[in-house]
Amino acid sequence: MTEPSEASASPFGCDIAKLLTPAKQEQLLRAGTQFSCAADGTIYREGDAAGHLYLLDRGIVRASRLLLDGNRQLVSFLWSGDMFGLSEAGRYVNSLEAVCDSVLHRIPIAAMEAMLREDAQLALGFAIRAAHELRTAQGHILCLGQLDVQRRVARFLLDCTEQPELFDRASGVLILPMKRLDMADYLGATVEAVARALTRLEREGLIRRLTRRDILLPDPEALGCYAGWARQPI
Amino acid sequence: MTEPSEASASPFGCDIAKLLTPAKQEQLLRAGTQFSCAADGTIYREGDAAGHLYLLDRGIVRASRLLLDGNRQLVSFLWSGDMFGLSEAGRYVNSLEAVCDSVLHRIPIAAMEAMLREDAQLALGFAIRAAHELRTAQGHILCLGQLDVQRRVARFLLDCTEQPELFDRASGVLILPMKRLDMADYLGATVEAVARALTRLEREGLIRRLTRRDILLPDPEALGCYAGWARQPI
DNA sequence: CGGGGCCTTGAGTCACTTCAAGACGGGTGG
DNA sequence: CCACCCGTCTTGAAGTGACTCAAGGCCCCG
Repeated sequence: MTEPSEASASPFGCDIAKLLTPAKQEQLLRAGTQFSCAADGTIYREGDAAGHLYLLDRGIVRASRLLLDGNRQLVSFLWSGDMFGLSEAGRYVNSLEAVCDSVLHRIPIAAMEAMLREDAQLALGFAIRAAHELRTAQGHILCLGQLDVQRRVARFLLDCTEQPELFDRASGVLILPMKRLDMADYLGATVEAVARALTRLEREGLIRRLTRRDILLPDPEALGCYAGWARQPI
Repeated sequence: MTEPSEASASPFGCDIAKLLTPAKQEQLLRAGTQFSCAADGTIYREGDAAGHLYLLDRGIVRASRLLLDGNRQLVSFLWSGDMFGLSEAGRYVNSLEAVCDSVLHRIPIAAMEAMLREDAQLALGFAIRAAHELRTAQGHILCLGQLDVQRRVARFLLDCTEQPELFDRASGVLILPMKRLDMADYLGATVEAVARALTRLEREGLIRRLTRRDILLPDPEALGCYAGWARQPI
């Protein structure tokens, strides 16, 4: 995590997610209203008329698309500081639900537009944020397209370690805030396959389940190596 | 394809890919230099120092990432008018190669930055483009996570029909410009699985292979219904 | 014509899914 | 405080779709 101040100097090349300056964040927050959402509460549904952009102040949110037969794909998890409200032709493209009790800000799209149109800095921040989301989505594509379920789970655990509120680097303990079904739908697998993957990872000594939600990663390095993932290519 | 003029009024909600105004496009082109790339030629590699942004004037380009074991995932195809050059910490995150002979523009990132910093309209256009890419990537995620190979191939054919230079709506003939291996790596499958999927789609009357690359879609509607985001036929 | 990619097909194997049952664990009410 | 209960998670067994390996066919190009 580097300083946002000059990170934004490099469009489509920032290291970080949260890069609007504090002043811009302040400006956004003033333009909107705060509200909270209980676990499993719906923020909006795929197909609803899009009226707001959202900032997640605290909590975790899942973005999903439903299939005709009721199958669901989670396209992303959103963490504190993330922004969402992606729409097309005036309708939201994903359904958004809280994974746990969460606090959010909602900004009317019209107000947002006005600010973006006259503020290059803000608009650039948006572009960089979107580019960051895009990189994440591409990582997800790589995961779904090339890895077996056991490796997908390994990668997912590592992704979760990026969230400071979930992972204690000192102890190596990761708290999984979501149900197995959410993990499964995110990873394009079944809950059974996820459970079996965790069992095998544990048998191979790469993780240890303290409780169902608390997982010890004795050696994240080894786990990353197992997942066959080079964050920085050679 | 609607007019770009007011489509950009709706950030994160545009219908279209190509939305910088002609004036902006002109400005970008003047800032860069044109070059061409032969089929299967490399434009840049994952991990290279990122120095330029690219505009694809004519042709088709594939963006891919490699795993440690040498497996490849195509994260997207880029068509005429698309922009690319996604980087992180000063390094490109994907490898870009031409699928067929292509003509491109290359703009130094420094020049691009300068323009973005002082031009809200341009920066907003960037944000919207990135949001469009993001929606596409999420569709890809849905495809990889939930559909069997036969349906993935069906969806892919339909995606290709969006490109006017590939699909003749009147005759229903689609020209596939890429090899089976590219399709397979894009769809997270093997060439064999793709070949079998095409064979089954043909047996079911949803497509007809005129040659290996030219495919007749007698009823795109029916194909869409088949691929419609459902794992099991309804 | 002949060679070499590229594509398709076949047979066997394996990973994941499906279906079914049991184990855990947090929350509630007695 | 305990017992129960229900949602969640894990495990087992059987079925299946996709992968691997191997061979053959197509077609462009020399």
